[in-house]
Amino acid sequence: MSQEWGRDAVKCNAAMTSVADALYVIGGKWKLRVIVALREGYTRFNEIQRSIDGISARVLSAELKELELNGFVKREVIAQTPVVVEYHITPYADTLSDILKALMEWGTMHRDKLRSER
Amino acid sequence: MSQEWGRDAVKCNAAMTSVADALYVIGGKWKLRVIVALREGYTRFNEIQRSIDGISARVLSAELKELELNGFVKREVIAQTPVVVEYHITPYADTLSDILKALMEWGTMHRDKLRSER
DNA sequence: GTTAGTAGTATACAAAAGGTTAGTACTAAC
DNA sequence: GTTAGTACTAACCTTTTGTATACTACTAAC
Repeated sequence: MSQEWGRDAVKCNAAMTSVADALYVIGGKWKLRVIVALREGYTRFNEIQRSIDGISARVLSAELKELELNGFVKREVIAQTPVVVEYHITPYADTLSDILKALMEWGTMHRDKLRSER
Repeated sequence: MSQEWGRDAVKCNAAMTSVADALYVIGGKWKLRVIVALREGYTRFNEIQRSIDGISARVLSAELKELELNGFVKREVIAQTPVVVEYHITPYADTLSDILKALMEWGTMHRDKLRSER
């Protein structure tokens, strides 16, 4: 169980950097919620905002920009009247599934543990 | 690839809460670094602080308290002169290994991808 | 002409996280 | 008696993150 990380200092530092990168990309209060909203099929700005309880336009705008930068989201401007913008999740976002699965399982387990201790 | 999450809204919200819990516990700038330092065998406060480049006593103290609260760390006061305090990682911290493995693999992959795109 | 919808941006503010510096109280070595 | 080491804590400051409210500019419906 413990052979895989934390043993060799050099390898470990490289690994920690990778972990930090990953946490940076999916960290924060809203990133994962936005990804989930997009996966659920919401594509337009106001649509996404309404589907995520409590997010402000300013924050959603910033999150979408970051997600686009990281290759998770594609922004598409459709020249109509009025101009419509569609946000779509890319297949690259699927590469997060292992992380999300591990986080989900651990989170559930930890929650159960805390509950059983009370 | 996408069947596992993001399909059913109810399940999905429960899953998101678990993910948020997990991110909360291991998130932040220092948590994982402290865990790694403890795994490397550092047990004393100043020792740990010296092993983590750039962390202040104030922040280390806060991180250790949180880690203790979450069951990752055991604090032991040894009544000598001078009083010595030892911090030890608990077996529970090993339950994070799946998360760390997934984060590490993804972080490495993402970094390589960004590098190859430049 | 008012309202509502399109997709945001601007400004200001609040809260949280983290950093800096100094200091506590004790002991042991020089 | 000064310095250094033990393990911290307090006060204050800065940066980051998130919130609230208002506003742009355009169109279409009522």
